Amino acid sequence: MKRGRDMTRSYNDQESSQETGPESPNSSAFNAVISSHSPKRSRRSMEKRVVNVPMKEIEGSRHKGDTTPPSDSWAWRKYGQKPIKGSPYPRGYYRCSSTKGCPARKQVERSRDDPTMIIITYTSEHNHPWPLTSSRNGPKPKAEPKPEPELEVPEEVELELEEDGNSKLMVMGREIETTPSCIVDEFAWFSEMETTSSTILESPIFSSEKKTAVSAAADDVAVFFPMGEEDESLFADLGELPECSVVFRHRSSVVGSQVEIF
DNA sequence: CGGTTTTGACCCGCGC
DNA sequence: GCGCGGGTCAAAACCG
Repeated sequence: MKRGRDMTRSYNDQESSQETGPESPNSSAFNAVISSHSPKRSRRSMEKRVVNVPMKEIEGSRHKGDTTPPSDSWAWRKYGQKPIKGSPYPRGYYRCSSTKGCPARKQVERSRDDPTMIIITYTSEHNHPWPLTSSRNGPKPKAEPKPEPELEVPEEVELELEEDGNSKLMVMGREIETTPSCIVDEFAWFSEMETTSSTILESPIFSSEKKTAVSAAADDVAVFFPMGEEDESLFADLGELPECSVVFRHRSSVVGSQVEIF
């Protein structure tokens, strides 16, 4: 007899039990699908962010299995693994162990369509800072045993952003509706990813691309969004970022990687 | 010894 | 209502 499982959940916001969003819509070198909280069964607002990372980017860091997550410099504790129907690869479930009570989770799995891609789905409360968003001064998670391998710069990124004043954006040809603050929040995470994840650090989106947009923001259309108080707190430690803005380049010169917003 | 991983069982939403 | 599949729990094993 196992499991006399009581219902006292140690993590207050579990049961988000969200669907796994659109997985790996394609197999670009770097493909991030960002999604807001699931409309359906979110007890509170839960947010999901999906990041696709090529396996080559995590090789050498830790290579123990199909669901070994790439390093993002935050501590994650694995709490489960399940075979996924239709996929030859299992999905690993990780909880943030960088801070106590951290509600963030992530799921790591290989893309069934493109086994060279790792799909990482981050989940956290909407109002809770992402574990990825406070690393600079925040508690330092356990360091990865190895430094990140050199990365090849993913081919290119095409970011199409349109703004019609009503917070409607076109991302990769897909029209999304969202509030600016939402977008700020969404990409706050991305911005932080740049500072915390060397896996993604090398991606044009997060490094040269953003730098270009921030510092030069000249050649193309840069989109600025106001930042709320909460967001500011999340960015308090992001020195080089403009305090009240998130910048995207319109139709950046790179193509191949994707950022999608749902 | 404390934190992490493994792994089978349990829970629950959803589709039929 | 039932079964399926995904998500989580928690004991035990493992590891530094």
